[in-house]
Amino acid sequence: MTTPAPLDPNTSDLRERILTAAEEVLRRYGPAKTSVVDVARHLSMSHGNIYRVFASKEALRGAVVERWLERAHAPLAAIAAGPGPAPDRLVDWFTTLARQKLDKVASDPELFQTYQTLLHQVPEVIDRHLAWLDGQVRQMLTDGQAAGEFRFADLDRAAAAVLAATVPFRHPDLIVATNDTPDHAKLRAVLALVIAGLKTGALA
Amino acid sequence: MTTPAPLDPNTSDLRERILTAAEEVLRRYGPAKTSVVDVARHLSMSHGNIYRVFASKEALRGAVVERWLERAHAPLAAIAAGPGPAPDRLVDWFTTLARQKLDKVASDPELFQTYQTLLHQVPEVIDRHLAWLDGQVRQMLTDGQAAGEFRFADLDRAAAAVLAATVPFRHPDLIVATNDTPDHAKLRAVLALVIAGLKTGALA
DNA sequence: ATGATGACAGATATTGATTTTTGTCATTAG
DNA sequence: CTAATGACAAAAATCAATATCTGTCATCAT
Repeated sequence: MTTPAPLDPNTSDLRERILTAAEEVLRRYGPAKTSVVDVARHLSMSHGNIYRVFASKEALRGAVVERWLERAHAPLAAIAAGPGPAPDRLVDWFTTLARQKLDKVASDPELFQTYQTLLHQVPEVIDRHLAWLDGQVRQMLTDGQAAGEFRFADLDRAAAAVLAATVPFRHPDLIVATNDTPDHAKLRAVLALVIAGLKTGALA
Repeated sequence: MTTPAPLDPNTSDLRERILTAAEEVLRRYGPAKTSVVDVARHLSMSHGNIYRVFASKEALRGAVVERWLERAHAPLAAIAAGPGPAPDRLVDWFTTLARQKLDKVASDPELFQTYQTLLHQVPEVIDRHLAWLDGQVRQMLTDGQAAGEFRFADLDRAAAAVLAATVPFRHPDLIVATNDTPDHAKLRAVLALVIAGLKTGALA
Protein backbone atom coordinates (compact mmCIF):
# COMPACT_ATOMS: atom_id res chain seq x y z
CA MET A 1 0.00 0.00 0.00
CA THR A 2 2.85 2.34 0.76
CA THR A 3 5.37 0.98 -1.75
CA PRO A 4 4.41 1.71 -5.37
CA ALA A 5 6.07 -1.13 -7.27
CA PRO A 6 9.73 -1.91 -6.67
CA LEU A 7 10.72 -5.20 -8.20
CA ASP A 8 12.82 -6.81 -5.48
CA PRO A 9 13.60 -6.44 -1.75
CA ASN A 10 16.89 -4.71 -2.48
CA THR A 11 15.22 -2.05 -4.51
CA SER A 12 12.67 -1.46 -1.81
CA ASP A 13 15.58 -1.01 0.57
CA LEU A 14 16.95 1.67 -1.74
CA ARG A 15 13.68 3.48 -1.44
CA GLU A 16 13.91 3.49 2.33
CA ARG A 17 17.53 4.60 2.28
CA ILE A 18 16.68 7.50 0.02
CA LEU A 19 13.79 8.55 2.25
CA THR A 20 15.96 8.45 5.34
CA ALA A 21 18.72 10.40 3.63
CA ALA A 22 16.17 12.93 2.44
CA GLU A 23 14.91 13.34 5.99
CA GLU A 24 18.42 14.00 7.26
CA VAL A 25 19.30 16.48 4.57
CA LEU A 26 15.95 18.16 5.06
CA ARG A 27 16.52 18.45 8.77
CA ARG A 28 19.91 20.03 8.16
CA TYR A 29 19.21 22.42 5.30
CA GLY A 30 15.47 22.97 5.45
CA PRO A 31 13.02 22.50 2.59
CA ALA A 32 14.18 25.43 0.48
CA LYS A 33 17.85 24.43 0.40
CA THR A 34 17.38 20.70 -0.08
CA SER A 35 18.06 19.51 -3.62
CA VAL A 36 17.86 16.04 -5.10
CA VAL A 37 21.57 16.36 -5.77
CA ASP A 38 22.16 16.97 -2.06
CA VAL A 39 20.26 13.84 -1.12
CA ALA A 40 22.20 11.81 -3.69
CA ARG A 41 25.49 13.23 -2.45
CA HIS A 42 24.56 12.24 1.09
CA LEU A 43 24.19 8.66 -0.17
CA SER A 44 27.25 8.81 -2.40
CA MET A 45 25.24 8.01 -5.49
CA SER A 46 24.31 9.89 -8.61
CA HIS A 47 21.10 11.88 -8.46
CA GLY A 48 19.94 10.13 -11.61
CA ASN A 49 19.56 7.02 -9.52
CA ILE A 50 17.01 8.66 -7.29
CA TYR A 51 14.84 9.26 -10.32
CA ARG A 52 14.61 5.51 -10.83
CA VAL A 53 12.67 5.28 -7.59
CA PHE A 54 10.88 8.63 -7.43
CA ALA A 55 9.35 10.13 -10.51
CA SER A 56 10.07 13.69 -9.43
CA LYS A 57 11.36 15.82 -6.60
CA GLU A 58 7.77 16.41 -5.59
CA ALA A 59 7.11 12.66 -5.39
CA LEU A 60 10.12 12.36 -3.10
CA ARG A 61 8.88 15.18 -0.94
CA GLY A 62 5.46 13.57 -0.78
CA ALA A 63 6.88 10.24 0.32
CA VAL A 64 8.95 11.87 3.05
CA VAL A 65 5.99 13.74 4.45
CA GLU A 66 3.73 10.73 4.25
CA ARG A 67 6.16 8.58 6.20
CA TRP A 68 6.51 11.32 8.78
CA LEU A 69 2.75 11.64 9.19
CA GLU A 70 2.31 7.89 9.48
CA ARG A 71 4.92 7.64 12.21
CA ALA A 72 3.61 10.63 14.09
CA HIS A 73 -0.02 9.61 14.09
CA ALA A 74 0.32 5.86 14.52
CA PRO A 75 -1.13 5.84 18.08
CA LEU A 76 -4.42 7.31 16.91
CA ALA A 77 -5.71 4.24 15.14
CA ALA A 78 -5.43 2.20 18.33
CA ILE A 79 -7.38 4.77 20.30
CA ALA A 80 -10.13 4.97 17.70
CA ALA A 81 -10.51 1.20 17.64
CA GLY A 82 -10.19 0.86 21.42
CA PRO A 83 -12.70 -0.76 23.81
CA GLY A 84 -14.04 2.11 25.94
CA PRO A 85 -17.16 4.25 25.43
CA ALA A 86 -17.14 6.24 22.19
CA PRO A 87 -17.33 9.67 23.86
CA ASP A 88 -14.25 8.93 25.95
CA ARG A 89 -12.42 7.65 22.92
CA LEU A 90 -13.29 10.78 20.99
CA VAL A 91 -11.86 12.98 23.72
CA ASP A 92 -8.79 10.82 24.04
CA TRP A 93 -8.27 10.72 20.29
CA PHE A 94 -8.47 14.47 19.74
CA THR A 95 -6.43 15.22 22.84
CA THR A 96 -3.69 12.88 21.67
CA LEU A 97 -3.76 14.39 18.20
CA ALA A 98 -3.51 17.92 19.55
CA ARG A 99 -0.82 17.11 22.08
CA GLN A 100 1.17 15.31 19.42
CA LYS A 101 1.15 18.43 17.27
CA LEU A 102 2.02 20.75 20.13
CA ASP A 103 4.85 18.51 21.25
CA LYS A 104 6.30 18.42 17.79
CA VAL A 105 6.18 22.15 17.33
CA ALA A 106 7.58 22.75 20.80
CA SER A 107 10.45 20.29 20.56
CA ASP A 108 11.69 21.33 17.14
CA PRO A 109 9.86 24.29 15.60
CA GLU A 110 12.12 24.45 12.56
CA LEU A 111 11.55 20.84 11.61
CA PHE A 112 7.85 21.29 12.15
CA GLN A 113 7.97 24.29 9.83
CA THR A 114 9.85 22.19 7.33
CA TYR A 115 7.21 19.51 7.22
CA GLN A 116 4.47 22.07 7.17
CA THR A 117 6.05 23.66 4.09
CA LEU A 118 6.38 20.28 2.43
CA LEU A 119 2.75 19.51 3.20
CA HIS A 120 1.63 22.65 1.41
CA GLN A 121 3.61 21.54 -1.61
CA VAL A 122 1.98 18.11 -1.82
CA PRO A 123 -1.75 18.58 -1.36
CA GLU A 124 -2.77 15.04 -2.23
CA VAL A 125 -0.87 13.77 0.80
CA ILE A 126 -2.95 16.10 2.94
CA ASP A 127 -6.09 14.77 1.36
CA ARG A 128 -5.14 11.16 2.00
CA HIS A 129 -4.20 11.96 5.58
CA LEU A 130 -7.42 13.83 6.23
CA ALA A 131 -9.37 10.91 4.79
CA TRP A 132 -7.54 8.62 7.20
CA LEU A 133 -8.45 10.82 10.17
CA ASP A 134 -12.00 11.13 8.90
CA GLY A 135 -12.34 7.35 8.78
CA GLN A 136 -11.40 7.02 12.42
CA VAL A 137 -13.80 9.71 13.56
CA ARG A 138 -16.56 7.97 11.63
CA GLN A 139 -15.73 4.73 13.33
CA MET A 140 -16.01 6.28 16.78
CA LEU A 141 -19.24 8.02 15.88
CA THR A 142 -20.71 4.84 14.45
CA ASP A 143 -19.74 2.91 17.55
CA GLY A 144 -21.30 5.57 19.74
CA GLN A 145 -24.49 5.48 17.72
CA ALA A 146 -24.64 1.68 18.00
CA ALA A 147 -24.09 1.84 21.77
CA GLY A 148 -26.87 4.40 22.15
CA GLU A 149 -24.41 7.03 23.36
CA PHE A 150 -24.85 9.28 20.34
CA ARG A 151 -27.91 10.15 18.29
CA PHE A 152 -27.53 11.66 14.84
CA ALA A 153 -29.26 11.23 11.51
CA ASP A 154 -26.41 11.57 9.06
CA LEU A 155 -22.92 10.19 9.68
CA ASP A 156 -21.36 12.42 7.01
CA ARG A 157 -22.83 15.49 8.57
CA ALA A 158 -21.89 14.51 12.11
CA ALA A 159 -18.30 13.62 11.21
CA ALA A 160 -17.89 16.79 9.18
CA ALA A 161 -19.15 18.90 12.07
CA VAL A 162 -16.89 17.26 14.65
CA LEU A 163 -13.87 17.65 12.39
CA ALA A 164 -14.70 21.26 11.54
CA ALA A 165 -15.15 22.23 15.19
CA THR A 166 -11.70 20.90 16.04
CA VAL A 167 -9.81 22.42 13.13
CA PRO A 168 -7.89 25.01 15.17
CA PHE A 169 -6.40 22.25 17.31
CA ARG A 170 -5.29 20.13 14.35
CA HIS A 171 -4.45 22.46 11.49
CA PRO A 172 -0.67 22.95 11.33
CA ASP A 173 -0.93 26.56 10.16
CA LEU A 174 -3.08 27.49 13.12
CA ILE A 175 -0.98 25.56 15.61
CA VAL A 176 2.13 27.57 14.85
CA ALA A 177 0.17 30.81 14.78
CA THR A 178 -1.10 30.32 18.35
CA ASN A 179 1.88 28.43 19.73
CA ASP A 180 2.02 30.63 22.83
CA THR A 181 -1.29 29.33 24.19
CA PRO A 182 -1.21 25.63 25.00
CA ASP A 183 -4.96 25.47 24.91
CA HIS A 184 -5.90 21.96 25.89
CA ALA A 185 -8.51 23.55 28.09
CA LYS A 186 -10.11 25.14 25.06
CA LEU A 187 -10.11 21.85 23.19
CA ARG A 188 -11.77 20.11 26.12
CA ALA A 189 -14.44 22.79 26.19
CA VAL A 190 -15.14 22.39 22.49
CA LEU A 191 -15.31 18.63 22.83
CA ALA A 192 -17.63 18.91 25.79
CA LEU A 193 -20.04 21.04 23.77
CA VAL A 194 -19.84 18.87 20.67
CA ILE A 195 -20.28 15.61 22.56
CA ALA A 196 -23.21 17.02 24.47
CA GLY A 197 -24.74 17.90 21.11
CA LEU A 198 -24.19 14.39 19.81
CA LYS A 199 -25.66 12.85 22.94
CA THR A 200 -28.77 15.03 22.99
CA GLY A 201 -29.46 14.43 19.33
CA ALA A 202 -28.89 17.95 18.06
CA LEU A 203 -28.23 16.46 14.63
CA ALA A 204 -30.96 13.80 14.84
CA MET B 1 -11.36 56.39 18.52
CA THR B 2 -10.52 55.78 14.90
CA THR B 3 -8.71 59.06 14.22
CA PRO B 4 -5.39 59.36 16.11
CA ALA B 5 -5.02 63.12 16.45
CA PRO B 6 -5.51 65.33 13.40
CA LEU B 7 -5.80 68.94 14.40
CA ASP B 8 -8.66 70.19 12.26
CA PRO B 9 -11.50 68.86 10.05
CA ASN B 10 -9.53 69.56 6.90
CA THR B 11 -6.62 67.44 8.04
CA SER B 12 -8.96 64.61 8.93
CA ASP B 13 -10.32 64.90 5.42
CA LEU B 14 -6.80 64.48 4.10
CA ARG B 15 -6.56 61.26 6.03
CA GLU B 16 -9.71 59.93 4.42
CA ARG B 17 -8.59 60.99 0.97
CA ILE B 18 -5.30 59.18 1.41
CA LEU B 19 -7.05 56.04 2.59
CA THR B 20 -9.40 56.06 -0.35
CA ALA B 21 -6.55 56.65 -2.79
CA ALA B 22 -4.61 53.84 -1.16
CA GLU B 23 -7.58 51.53 -1.61
CA GLU B 24 -7.81 52.37 -5.28
CA VAL B 25 -4.13 51.95 -5.96
CA LEU B 26 -4.16 48.74 -3.98
CA ARG B 27 -7.07 47.41 -5.97
CA ARG B 28 -5.24 48.20 -9.21
CA TYR B 29 -1.71 47.09 -8.46
CA GLY B 30 -2.08 44.64 -5.59
CA PRO B 31 -0.27 44.81 -2.23
CA ALA B 32 3.20 43.98 -3.57
CA LYS B 33 3.30 46.70 -6.21
CA THR B 34 1.72 49.49 -4.19
CA SER B 35 4.18 52.10 -2.97
CA VAL B 36 3.61 55.19 -0.92
CA VAL B 37 4.87 57.15 -3.90
CA ASP B 38 2.14 55.57 -6.04
CA VAL B 39 -0.54 56.62 -3.59
CA ALA B 40 0.86 60.15 -3.48
CA ARG B 41 0.99 60.33 -7.26
CA HIS B 42 -2.62 59.25 -7.41
CA LEU B 43 -3.46 62.27 -5.26
CA SER B 44 -1.05 64.60 -7.06
CA MET B 45 0.85 65.34 -3.91
CA SER B 46 4.33 64.59 -2.66
CA HIS B 47 4.77 61.34 -0.78
CA GLY B 48 6.33 63.28 2.08
CA ASN B 49 2.91 64.67 2.79
CA ILE B 50 1.51 61.24 3.46
CA TYR B 51 4.04 60.80 6.23
CA ARG B 52 2.53 63.75 8.02
CA VAL B 53 -0.62 61.69 8.52
CA PHE B 54 0.71 58.13 8.70
CA ALA B 55 3.87 57.33 10.59
CA SER B 56 4.88 54.57 8.21
CA LYS B 57 3.78 52.54 5.24
CA GLU B 58 2.70 49.85 7.66
CA ALA B 59 0.51 52.29 9.56
CA LEU B 60 -1.14 53.23 6.27
CA ARG B 61 -1.70 49.59 5.40
CA GLY B 62 -3.16 48.99 8.85
CA ALA B 63 -5.58 51.87 8.53
CA VAL B 64 -6.74 50.68 5.11
CA VAL B 65 -7.42 47.17 6.35
CA GLU B 66 -9.13 48.37 9.47
CA ARG B 67 -11.51 50.54 7.52
CA TRP B 68 -12.22 47.63 5.18
CA LEU B 69 -12.98 45.28 8.09
CA GLU B 70 -15.21 47.84 9.76
CA ARG B 71 -17.26 48.37 6.63
CA ALA B 72 -17.50 44.65 5.88
CA HIS B 73 -18.58 43.57 9.34
CA ALA B 74 -20.79 46.47 10.31
CA PRO B 75 -24.03 44.40 10.18
CA LEU B 76 -22.79 42.02 12.84
CA ALA B 77 -23.07 44.40 15.76
CA ALA B 78 -26.76 44.92 15.07
CA ILE B 79 -27.42 41.19 15.02
CA ALA B 80 -25.52 40.61 18.26
CA ALA B 81 -27.48 43.34 20.02
CA GLY B 82 -30.79 42.35 18.44
CA PRO B 83 -34.00 41.43 20.26
CA GLY B 84 -34.54 37.71 19.51
CA PRO B 85 -33.49 34.64 21.54
CA ALA B 86 -29.73 34.34 22.00
CA PRO B 87 -29.42 30.96 20.23
CA ASP B 88 -31.10 32.33 17.10
CA ARG B 89 -28.92 35.40 17.20
CA LEU B 90 -25.80 33.25 17.49
CA VAL B 91 -26.77 31.26 14.41
CA ASP B 92 -27.68 34.39 12.51
CA TRP B 93 -24.48 36.15 13.54
CA PHE B 94 -22.13 33.36 12.51
CA THR B 95 -24.05 32.66 9.32
CA THR B 96 -23.84 36.30 8.33
CA LEU B 97 -20.16 36.41 9.12
CA ALA B 98 -19.45 33.31 7.06
CA ARG B 99 -21.59 34.37 4.14
CA GLN B 100 -19.97 37.77 4.16
CA LYS B 101 -16.55 36.17 3.81
CA LEU B 102 -17.63 33.75 1.09
CA ASP B 103 -19.31 36.52 -0.86
CA LYS B 104 -16.19 38.65 -0.72
CA VAL B 105 -13.91 35.88 -1.87
CA ALA B 106 -16.33 34.82 -4.60
CA SER B 107 -16.97 38.30 -5.98
CA ASP B 108 -13.36 39.42 -6.15
CA PRO B 109 -10.81 36.79 -5.14
CA GLU B 110 -7.83 38.97 -5.96
CA LEU B 111 -8.97 41.83 -3.79
CA PHE B 112 -9.74 39.38 -1.01
CA GLN B 113 -6.22 38.00 -1.37
CA THR B 114 -4.91 41.55 -1.23
CA TYR B 115 -6.57 42.30 2.06
CA GLN B 116 -5.63 38.93 3.43
CA THR B 117 -1.99 39.68 2.66
CA LEU B 118 -2.26 43.07 4.29
CA LEU B 119 -3.86 41.51 7.36
CA HIS B 120 -0.93 39.20 7.80
CA GLN B 121 1.36 42.20 7.70
CA VAL B 122 -0.44 44.08 10.44
CA PRO B 123 -1.16 41.59 13.25
CA GLU B 124 -2.40 44.11 15.78
CA VAL B 125 -5.32 44.93 13.51
CA ILE B 126 -6.27 41.27 13.57
CA ASP B 127 -6.09 41.26 17.34
CA ARG B 128 -8.33 44.29 17.65
CA HIS B 129 -10.80 42.82 15.20
CA LEU B 130 -10.89 39.47 16.98
CA ALA B 131 -11.46 41.25 20.26
CA TRP B 132 -14.39 43.05 18.68
CA LEU B 133 -15.91 39.78 17.48
CA ASP B 134 -15.22 38.20 20.85
CA GLY B 135 -17.10 40.98 22.60
CA GLN B 136 -20.19 40.36 20.56
CA VAL B 137 -20.14 36.62 21.15
CA ARG B 138 -19.83 37.28 24.86
CA GLN B 139 -22.80 39.57 24.74
CA MET B 140 -24.97 36.93 23.09
CA LEU B 141 -23.82 34.26 25.51
CA THR B 142 -24.46 36.50 28.49
CA ASP B 143 -27.91 37.34 27.20
CA GLY B 144 -28.62 33.66 26.69
CA GLN B 145 -27.46 32.86 30.20
CA ALA B 146 -29.67 35.61 31.64
CA ALA B 147 -32.69 34.35 29.70
CA GLY B 148 -32.14 30.82 30.94
CA GLU B 149 -31.42 29.59 27.42
CA PHE B 150 -27.80 28.76 28.10
CA ARG B 151 -26.10 27.29 31.14
CA PHE B 152 -22.34 27.61 31.56
CA ALA B 153 -20.01 28.31 34.45
CA ASP B 154 -17.32 30.43 32.83
CA LEU B 155 -18.03 33.04 30.18
CA ASP B 156 -14.39 33.13 29.04
CA ARG B 157 -14.36 29.42 28.52
CA ALA B 158 -17.70 29.32 26.74
CA ALA B 159 -16.87 32.17 24.39
CA ALA B 160 -13.46 30.69 23.61
CA ALA B 161 -15.02 27.34 22.79
CA VAL B 162 -17.69 28.80 20.53
CA LEU B 163 -15.13 30.89 18.67
CA ALA B 164 -12.70 28.00 18.34
CA ALA B 165 -15.34 25.64 16.98
CA THR B 166 -16.23 28.13 14.24
CA VAL B 167 -12.71 29.02 13.18
CA PRO B 168 -12.82 27.23 9.80
CA PHE B 169 -15.80 29.33 8.76
CA ARG B 170 -14.21 32.63 9.75
CA HIS B 171 -10.47 32.34 9.23
CA PRO B 172 -9.51 33.98 5.91
CA ASP B 173 -6.71 31.51 5.21
CA LEU B 174 -9.06 28.56 5.56
CA ILE B 175 -11.84 30.21 3.56
CA VAL B 176 -9.69 30.52 0.45
CA ALA B 177 -8.27 27.05 0.93
CA THR B 178 -11.72 25.43 0.85
CA ASN B 179 -13.41 27.86 -1.51
CA ASP B 180 -14.86 25.05 -3.60
CA THR B 181 -17.19 23.88 -0.81
CA PRO B 182 -19.78 26.46 0.16
CA ASP B 183 -20.35 24.72 3.47
CA HIS B 184 -23.10 26.57 5.20
CA ALA B 185 -24.57 23.18 5.97
CA LYS B 186 -21.43 22.28 7.88
CA LEU B 187 -21.54 25.53 9.81
CA ARG B 188 -25.16 24.92 10.76
CA ALA B 189 -24.26 21.45 11.99
CA VAL B 190 -21.43 22.79 14.14
CA LEU B 191 -23.67 25.49 15.56
CA ALA B 192 -26.40 22.95 16.31
CA LEU B 193 -23.95 20.84 18.32
CA VAL B 194 -22.41 23.78 20.14
CA ILE B 195 -25.74 25.38 21.00
CA ALA B 196 -27.08 22.07 22.24
CA GLY B 197 -24.02 21.86 24.46
CA LEU B 198 -24.63 25.35 25.81
CA LYS B 199 -28.30 24.60 26.46
CA THR B 200 -27.71 21.32 28.25
CA GLY B 201 -25.01 22.81 30.46
CA ALA B 202 -22.04 20.84 29.14
CA LEU B 203 -19.81 23.61 30.45
CA ALA B 204 -21.75 24.20 33.65
C1' DA C 1 19.39 -8.82 -17.85
C1' DT C 2 18.95 -5.06 -14.13
C1' DG C 3 21.25 -1.35 -11.44
C1' DA C 4 23.78 2.65 -11.73
C1' DT C 5 26.21 6.45 -13.98
C1' DG C 6 27.34 11.05 -15.81
C1' DA C 7 26.67 14.28 -19.50
C1' DC C 8 23.19 17.14 -21.08
C1' DA C 9 19.09 20.75 -22.02
C1' DG C 10 15.81 23.47 -20.03
C1' DA C 11 14.12 25.41 -15.77
C1' DT C 12 15.12 27.55 -11.47
C1' DA C 13 17.92 29.88 -8.11
C1' DT C 14 21.86 33.05 -6.73
C1' DT C 15 24.53 37.02 -6.99
C1' DG C 16 25.82 41.63 -7.22
C1' DA C 17 25.30 46.01 -9.70
C1' DT C 18 21.55 49.31 -10.39
C1' DT C 19 17.14 51.38 -9.49
C1' DT C 20 13.24 52.28 -6.64
C1' DT C 21 11.28 53.05 -2.28
C1' DT C 22 10.90 54.45 2.50
C1' DG C 23 11.25 57.74 5.78
C1' DT C 24 13.44 62.43 7.31
C1' DC C 25 13.93 67.20 7.34
C1' DA C 26 15.34 71.72 6.02
C1' DT C 27 13.06 74.79 3.09
C1' DT C 28 9.14 76.94 0.55
C1' DA C 29 4.20 78.47 -0.02
C1' DG C 30 0.04 80.21 1.67
C1' DC D 1 2.08 79.39 11.85
C1' DT D 2 0.41 75.40 9.38
C1' DA D 3 0.40 72.73 5.05
C1' DA D 4 3.17 70.96 1.68
C1' DT D 5 7.35 70.20 -0.91
C1' DG D 6 11.47 68.00 -2.81
C1' DA D 7 16.23 66.69 -1.97
C1' DC D 8 18.43 63.26 0.47
C1' DA D 9 20.41 58.75 3.03
C1' DA D 10 19.50 54.16 4.08
C1' DA D 11 16.83 50.10 3.03
C1' DA D 12 14.51 47.25 -0.18
C1' DA D 13 13.28 45.73 -4.76
C1' DT D 14 14.68 44.73 -9.66
C1' DC D 15 17.28 42.87 -13.22
C1' DA D 16 20.49 40.49 -15.92
C1' DA D 17 24.48 37.58 -15.89
C1' DT D 18 25.89 33.34 -13.85
C1' DA D 19 25.55 29.10 -11.50
C1' DT D 20 22.82 25.31 -9.79
C1' DC D 21 19.27 22.12 -10.13
C1' DT D 22 15.78 18.99 -12.24
C1' DG D 23 14.69 15.48 -15.09
C1' DT D 24 16.18 12.48 -19.27
C1' DC D 25 18.78 9.17 -21.51
C1' DA D 26 22.47 6.93 -23.91
C1' DT D 27 25.99 4.38 -21.94
C1' DC D 28 28.62 1.53 -18.59
C1' DA D 29 28.95 -2.11 -15.07
C1' DT D 30 27.64 -6.46 -12.90
